[in-house]
Amino acid sequence: MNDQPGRPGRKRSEESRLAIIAAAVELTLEVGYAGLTIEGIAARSGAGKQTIYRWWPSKADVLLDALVAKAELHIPVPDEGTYEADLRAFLGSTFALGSRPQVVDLLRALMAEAQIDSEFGERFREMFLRHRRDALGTVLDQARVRGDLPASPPPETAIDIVFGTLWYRILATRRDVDQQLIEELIALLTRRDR
Amino acid sequence: MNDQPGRPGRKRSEESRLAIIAAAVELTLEVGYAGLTIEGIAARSGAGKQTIYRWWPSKADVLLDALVAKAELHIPVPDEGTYEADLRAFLGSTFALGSRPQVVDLLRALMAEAQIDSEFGERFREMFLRHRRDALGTVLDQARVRGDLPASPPPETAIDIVFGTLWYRILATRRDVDQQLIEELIALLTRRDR
Amino acid sequence: MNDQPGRPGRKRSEESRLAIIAAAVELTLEVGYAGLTIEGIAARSGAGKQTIYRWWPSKADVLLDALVAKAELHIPVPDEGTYEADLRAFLGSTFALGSRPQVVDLLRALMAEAQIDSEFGERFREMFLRHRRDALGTVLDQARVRGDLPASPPPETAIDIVFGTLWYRILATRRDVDQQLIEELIALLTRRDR
Amino acid sequence: MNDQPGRPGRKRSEESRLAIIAAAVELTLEVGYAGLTIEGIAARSGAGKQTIYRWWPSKADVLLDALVAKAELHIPVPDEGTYEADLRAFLGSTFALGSRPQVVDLLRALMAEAQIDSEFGERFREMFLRHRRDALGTVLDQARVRGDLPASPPPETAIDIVFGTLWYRILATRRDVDQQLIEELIALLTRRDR
DNA sequence: GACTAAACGAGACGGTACGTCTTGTCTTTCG
DNA sequence: CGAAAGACAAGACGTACCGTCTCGTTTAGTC
Repeated sequence: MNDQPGRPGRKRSEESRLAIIAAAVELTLEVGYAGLTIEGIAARSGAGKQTIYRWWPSKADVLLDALVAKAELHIPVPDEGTYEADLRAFLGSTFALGSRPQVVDLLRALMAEAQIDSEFGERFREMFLRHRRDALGTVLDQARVRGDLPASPPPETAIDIVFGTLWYRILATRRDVDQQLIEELIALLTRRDR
Repeated sequence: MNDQPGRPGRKRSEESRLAIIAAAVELTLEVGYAGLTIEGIAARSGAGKQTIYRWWPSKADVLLDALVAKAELHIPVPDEGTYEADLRAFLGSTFALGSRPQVVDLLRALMAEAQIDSEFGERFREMFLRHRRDALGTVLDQARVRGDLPASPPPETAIDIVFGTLWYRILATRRDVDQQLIEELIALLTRRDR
Repeated sequence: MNDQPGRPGRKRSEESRLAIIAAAVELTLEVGYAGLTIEGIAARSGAGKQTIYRWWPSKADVLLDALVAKAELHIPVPDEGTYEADLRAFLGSTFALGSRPQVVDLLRALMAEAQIDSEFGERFREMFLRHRRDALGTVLDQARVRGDLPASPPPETAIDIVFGTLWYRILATRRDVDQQLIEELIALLTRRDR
Repeated sequence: MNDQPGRPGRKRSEESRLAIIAAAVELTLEVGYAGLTIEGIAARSGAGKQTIYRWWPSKADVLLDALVAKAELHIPVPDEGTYEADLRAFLGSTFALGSRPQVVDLLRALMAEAQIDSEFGERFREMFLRHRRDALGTVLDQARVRGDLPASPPPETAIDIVFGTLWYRILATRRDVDQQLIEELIALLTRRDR
């Protein structure tokens, strides 16, 4: 591969890369993930199939690149002073992301593909899910340092509960994540035992 | 279709039906859901492809039938006297089901397919997920009647949290559901505010 | 099979037999021989597939029955007094038959099937072609007895030439047999060497 | 399609083309035309089905290509000085071709298919039958120019008679074309009226 | 009038091939 | 030498029919 400079031969075409990612996203919206094909992406983007195969192992990876590009911008780790405020800020930005239907469609498709293709699953967890977990982990850490964090549940479980509930809404109930759910989660997690 | 009596024509073959379901499950374990094909199921089961297409709209529906047959047996709605005991009993049997790797593999594949094929998604929700939600809903209802149920979170949200967390473990972290997670969920949901 | 009397059981249904033959002919005209199927005949005629398979070995045999029923009526062996007149009468009635497009379509289909399915070919030759050859053979015999017949070509060859030319028009040139061709054949065959 | 140069993309594989034609001919001899399938040709030749569908509209067209390749070599237009000698030479080479059983089997199958599939029929007439008719037409023309040609029958009819008789032998009587038949045809056509 | 036998319409069955689609690879030509 | 173009082998798709096999029903003799 020839995307870094100083090597002989033609450089990777940034134009093609962007056209391929854009075509993949457009087609997913138009015909659904099931109807998305490498051939379709090539035709729409004006690229040759080989160019896609050269740089991505599967159509899901193209979409993952698209998602990562979009998502990168939207996970600031908040530091508002209290656990509750941080949590509200974090979930708020997650909610904002998750209320864009195109993004939700991508998420659902990629999570599905991750179940079916375990090598892609590895990449999806590493390149997308882990960043999210880490961000929430940092929020919890800040709270622990401040002494703001309830003793139970332990951080790992809290993370599972938060993301689990959000993902379950998307995957299983087809209801969107709403503000009320977020408040209930905050209430649950900031509550202290009697 | 000719499975009920009193109509002319040959009856549906129960033998084929069972052979097809069994073959589909076996193949899923052997080659994975991605490698599962209708042709493979037909070959393994000794059925013709048309026999499969006559009774099931997709390979996922065959597996759904297999899952429903397996799962039906394992959702008793417990009535142990207290919310906490009921919850523990319910999650315990869910845990037992979910610790069989073959079942978990089926669940992951079907949840994935439900994302990709929305008509199948409808059927999956209706024939599998809803039964589970209803069972837990009954548990919560019993607790409410007894006055055992905390004010927060509301039942619908509690259900989302429980199943969300369990599914998230399966889908996103690839760690099995364990006894500790169940206890932490019970603690979280039975806890009362100060 | 139970078409002769004196045996127990239901008799062959003449109604079905006729409906099947009629349906087969209609469908051949509508969708062509290539588009003709046993299932289609069954559906159109209101018969079950088994009823067709019980009495005919193939769809071509159904059409052969239809053809034999039609054709039987039209091969009188003429006896007009002279070879030339007999030949003209014989070819005239053959021409009349061959100018009905539905009949020609059947002939083409059955001759084709006879090439592809050699067992049907045997039956086609025996039940259709032979009758025609025999009729012309009788005409030639009458002429020989009268001393009317040219020495050359020998009768078998004359028969091949007559039917060959007629069939070739139908099969290879797609031009209909016309009166002019018939006259030229008569001229050729009744001519005597110098 | 990319068989002519100067265009991007991989060129048509001559190797595949020949393997497909060879496989089709072999299989026709082994299992008969009725048993010949595109899938069988693909399997035997090592080609993909798509490669066959890309270049030929039907299995009959593959065989037609095979026949044209074989037949091309064997229709010299003779010029022996007399009509009778030319005719004998022409029919002799036709006879030589027609006495190879593999060739006759191909001819029967293709003539049959031409009846059933009219678009193929068009191609068969254009690419095979017409060349033969033209060759004989040239022989007749030479004779006419020389003043060698009997007044009757007219050339078109003579052609129908010759090919009709030959084809009829192949299609309807299953007897091979033999030298005697050829002599009788020559006698008939070179004879002059009293 | 019950009993047996066979044909009937209906329709599911195991198969086979169809023609199409997509995959991932392999040339070929151009820039 | 990367990229677009497009042919290639492979193989699954979902459909259409094949010829066979139950089904329950109808129509004949036969007892």
